[in-house]
Amino acid sequence: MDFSNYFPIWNKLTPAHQQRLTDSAELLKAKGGTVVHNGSMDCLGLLLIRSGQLRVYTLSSEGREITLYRLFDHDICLFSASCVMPNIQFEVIIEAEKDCEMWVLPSCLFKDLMEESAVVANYANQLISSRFSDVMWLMEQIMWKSFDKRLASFLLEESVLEGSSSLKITHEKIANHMGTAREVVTRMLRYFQSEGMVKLTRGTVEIVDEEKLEDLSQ
Amino acid sequence: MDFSNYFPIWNKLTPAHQQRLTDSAELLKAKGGTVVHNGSMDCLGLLLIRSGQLRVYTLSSEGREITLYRLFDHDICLFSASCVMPNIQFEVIIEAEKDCEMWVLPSCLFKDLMEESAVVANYANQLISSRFSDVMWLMEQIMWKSFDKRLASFLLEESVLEGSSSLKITHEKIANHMGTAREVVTRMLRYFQSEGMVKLTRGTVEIVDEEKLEDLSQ
DNA sequence: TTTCTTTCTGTGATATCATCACAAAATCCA
DNA sequence: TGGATTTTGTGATGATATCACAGAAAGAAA
Repeated sequence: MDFSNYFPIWNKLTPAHQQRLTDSAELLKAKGGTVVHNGSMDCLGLLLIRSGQLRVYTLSSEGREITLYRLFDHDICLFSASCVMPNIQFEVIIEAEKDCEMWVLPSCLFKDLMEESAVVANYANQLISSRFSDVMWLMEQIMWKSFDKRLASFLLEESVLEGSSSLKITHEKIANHMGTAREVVTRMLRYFQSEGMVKLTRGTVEIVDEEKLEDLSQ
Repeated sequence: MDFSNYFPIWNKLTPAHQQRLTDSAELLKAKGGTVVHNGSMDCLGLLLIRSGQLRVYTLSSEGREITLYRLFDHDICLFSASCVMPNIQFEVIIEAEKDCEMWVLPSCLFKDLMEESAVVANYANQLISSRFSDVMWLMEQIMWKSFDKRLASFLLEESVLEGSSSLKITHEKIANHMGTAREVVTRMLRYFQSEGMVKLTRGTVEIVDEEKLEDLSQ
């Protein structure tokens, strides 16, 4: 395994650090739908995604969900090692959205490296900042955009991700991504259908007028 | 000026770094209500608050505001130096909520120190994580708590901050803190008044039944 | 004081989104 | 084929946002 594809800073690490990383990395597989990290209960370590897709979300006390961001091939998941990051005072849940293969770097190793190496610490900084930016983006969407625009954006993004205009997803799942109730999604999708933007069948949303959705999502 | 009160890591810095910090720090004063940092336009540097209070908020394109967090005596403001933090892809506005005196450490110095010192980089990490936690807390409040509870919490927090149960604040300002419209605040405050929790006069909200507000805010 | 101006607050009407309750339709499974 | 499960549909109602406007309070000017 060659981690230079995962860490842009790989070449700036000392050979000793490179060695410790390669020695202690282990491969983890997770089936789609599995929870990989749940709040402070797990503290696996840094996850380097070799294949698959992770979803990071929060949960309300009543069980409502909202997706904070997703991670893909070669992305690095920080919050699976949140126990070694001082001052992170919130909890997230990380689930494999698709079957995943990930390299796991133990939390304590990651912690040691951060303390020993300014390069690693600055890189961790960048990672946190990126996730912070993701959440700020989401927050602004929630605060300032109406639900029809947000839903249109979601469908378009999803179709890019899946590489298809025919999305295999239930209204319930969409609601969980967006932090709202299923009925709200159902109603808005029916409206989209009545406007000729999508076609609905059980378990799928087919985008039939991408352009109109784009216009709406602005 | 002795920065050991501002940086818990001060004693771990090299004498050379300590020297550079003390040499380049400048005092900045800002009147209450002044904008200190506006998106990517300004990039003052790290701000160490000697006295006063800062408010960090975002703005929608229609001019609606929501307070992300506040900073107080001896807190450090990172986002006034966001230009040197790679991967911060959002903009915030920072205003002096009260008359402020702050030490300014130039962005480029801060950047150099982070790159040279793992201790500084890790400390920056902690600062970002704290602000990230603040925003996540806010997000969960917005998503999962009803407006009456949020308003009750706000009033109680405000009264602790001001050290008084008689708050000199307009409905408009409360709305700007909470990311909602003024009318919404007015109506809820009137309801609180009808329930005997507050007493309203122009420009002030007086808390008359703190306990009842506490109960509501849970 | 009186008048004018500005700021702040109050409120109806309507739109948007959330919640609750329930049922019908589609699919799966025995 | 019939029953169980999942998914979707929808009315009624509540909570919050938006729009439009008006009145009340305070401050400024004459």
